[in-house]
Amino acid sequence: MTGRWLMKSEPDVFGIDDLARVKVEGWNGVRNYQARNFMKTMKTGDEILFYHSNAEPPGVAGLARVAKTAYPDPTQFDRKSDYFEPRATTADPVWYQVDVRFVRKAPRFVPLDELRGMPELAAMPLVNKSRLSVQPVTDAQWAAIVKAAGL
DNA sequence: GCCAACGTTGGC
DNA sequence: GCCAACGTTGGC
Repeated sequence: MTGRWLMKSEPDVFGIDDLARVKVEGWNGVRNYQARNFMKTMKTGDEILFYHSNAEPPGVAGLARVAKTAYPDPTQFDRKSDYFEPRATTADPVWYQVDVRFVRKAPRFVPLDELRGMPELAAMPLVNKSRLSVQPVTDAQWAAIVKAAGL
C-alpha cells in the first residue's frame, strides 16, 4: 500500500520550484525524532504533499514521491554543517533522510487558512499547532487536499 | 521581527 | 524521573 505524507519546507530555503529544477533532493536536516521515525517507514513511491512553511502564505504547493528509502543524513557527520550531530558515528547514525522526487506543482496553491477551514483536516497535526515537519496523511485527508489543489 | 507553542537538554 | 531553562518552529 502506498503511504501518504506531508513534508514541510521553507520556500526561501528550498521550495517546490527548487524541487522542480533539481528533480530529486535528499531531504536532509530533519532533527526531530518523530519526523525521523516517519521517514524511516517510508517506501519508494510513497506520495508526498509538499508544504511551504514560513511562507507568505504558507500552504500546499505540490506533489512529490519518495525516490529512495531512509539512509543516514550525511550532514550529521559534517563538522562545518549546521546539522552536525556530535553523537553520530557512521556505524551508529542518529539522523536519516529520504530522497524526494518532484511530481508536479499544484495547479492551485492551497493556503493554510483554507486547509484550516476543511473539516476533513481537523485532526491533522498541520492544523493543530504542531511543528511536526513530516507527518502521515490519511486517505480522507489526502482526497480533500488533492481536490482543493487540483492535483 | 515577534513570540507562543513545543521539543530537547541537563542539573538535581 | 522531574522540570526549568533553553532552542527551534512557524504563523502572523
